[in-house]
Amino acid sequence: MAKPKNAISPTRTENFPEWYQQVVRAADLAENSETRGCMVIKPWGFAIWEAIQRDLDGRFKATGHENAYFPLLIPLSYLEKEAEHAEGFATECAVVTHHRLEAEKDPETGKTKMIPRGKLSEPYVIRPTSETIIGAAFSRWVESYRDLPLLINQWANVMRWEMRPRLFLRTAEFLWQEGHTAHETKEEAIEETRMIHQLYSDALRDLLAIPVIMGEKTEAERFPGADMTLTVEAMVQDKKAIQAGTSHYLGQNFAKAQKITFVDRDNKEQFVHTTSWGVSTRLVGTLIMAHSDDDGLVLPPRVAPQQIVIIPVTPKEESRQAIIDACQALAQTLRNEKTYGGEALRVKVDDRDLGGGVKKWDWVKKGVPLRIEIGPRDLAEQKVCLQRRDQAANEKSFIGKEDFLREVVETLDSVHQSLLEKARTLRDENITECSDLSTFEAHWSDENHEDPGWLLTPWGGTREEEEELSKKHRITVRCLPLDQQDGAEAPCVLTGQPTKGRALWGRSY
RNA sequence: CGGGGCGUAGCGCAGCUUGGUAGCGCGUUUCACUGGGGGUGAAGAGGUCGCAGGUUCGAAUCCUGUCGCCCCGACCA
Repeated sequence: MAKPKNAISPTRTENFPEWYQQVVRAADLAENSETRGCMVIKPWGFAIWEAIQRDLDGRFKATGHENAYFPLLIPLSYLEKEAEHAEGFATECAVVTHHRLEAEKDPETGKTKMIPRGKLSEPYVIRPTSETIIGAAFSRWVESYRDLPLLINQWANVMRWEMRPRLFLRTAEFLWQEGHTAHETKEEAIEETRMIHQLYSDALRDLLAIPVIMGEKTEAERFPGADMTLTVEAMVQDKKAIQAGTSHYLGQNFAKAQKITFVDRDNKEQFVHTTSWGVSTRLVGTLIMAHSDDDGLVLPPRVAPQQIVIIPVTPKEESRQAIIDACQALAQTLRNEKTYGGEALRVKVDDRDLGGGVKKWDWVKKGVPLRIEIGPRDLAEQKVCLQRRDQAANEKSFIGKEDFLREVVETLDSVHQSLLEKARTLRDENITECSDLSTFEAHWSDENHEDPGWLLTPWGGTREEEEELSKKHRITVRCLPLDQQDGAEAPCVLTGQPTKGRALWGRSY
């Protein structure tokens, strides 16, 4: 019985959201849990997150930040301190109201039920983000300008009671890092915000092979409580936008709300300027949608839990052990002698007693960048059969083992580069410049485009005008691209007033 | 939270209209055969049909409630 052509059904063009879920399942990344909106991240998925963590953590530390940890539960009153912030998160907070359970037997059914008792005088909110509780700590920690800048990062989980959860992309609980810093001056805080913005962009490119548009959010799209929000926007294969990371300049809003003050060089009391910034497990979802194909997950080598899987092909019993030994030896050589992205190569020999085809497709679906097969003929000829995940599943090349060893790091890098290029091409082909309103409006109708991509327009409209357009066409201003704001004046797509501003519009996750 | 769809074995589904305590495909287990490939055969395991009530002699099937999932929308990392 011939198997279907693709390992994943439906395909991307048939049904993108369903395809996404099937990829997650086929690659064994995560599953829905009994807890509403929360996922169980399985080892293969968590290893990807760990790789992202390792890389980013190194970058944060290299730029002077230190890790710390703050409480999961935030006193309700803290959230009330910054009005805009409080309002922004109010609708999605999980609240802890009791601190004890009492067993109670139902007289009718005889079943034991646990009843919440011990009501708290002040409820706690499970952190949706930690500005307030970290701000409270900062207000104790900062006294003098000598204490600044204060550069803190936290790796943690947060909870936002989202209406519509989807694995990795939007779950009620998610893992992330949140940087929180305090500075003497506005300039210094903005510089920090920009530096992290660039750090995220670099990391997405070098680690995840995802090209991003760097831009600023409009007031309507800004983080609640921020004066400026910078974003890295990625385009995935259905041409929707996804905010992959953000960096906020919070001005003195939180400093004033929480009395984070210091005595400056002139012996005057001043409010600090704060920033916050984060990326989350949403990056894993972004990664899946950016690169994967109709045979399953496709992983850039830097984040692949295994970068190379070696499959022994053992058709004859008498050569079986020799082949397995050769595979193990090759794996050991790779691990000992080769590094990629500053880490030893991650190589696995799949010696499970299964049919070769089963094993091959397993690793295809899991997105392993390079598959190596070694059979009796290859062993005799000192060759390996090389298959790349960025190429079709049936494509293979036979190369000398020594050549393979010499070129393996380059080959991995070429997989990374080809994924990056492909993503960049998709993105660039789906950003269209648009300067007149009728074209703009027609663009978003379903008859014209199922996956409309993004439009770049001259923009000088107000917040109200932006929100009206957004609502009408189910789009948002993804960002004001940083490298597009200093060009020639052109008439705003809506008002016709001359403007240098440019806005990028699209549908988003 | 609004609109639509859906919860039956790990996954995908049939059965429900016309109530009589479950079936198919894939997967899985064991054995044999096979062996550059997601193969073949045989035997087997696995479900109180999301949960709680109700109607009934009898409920996967009818009624009520509830929880959850998926898609679209509003909200958002």
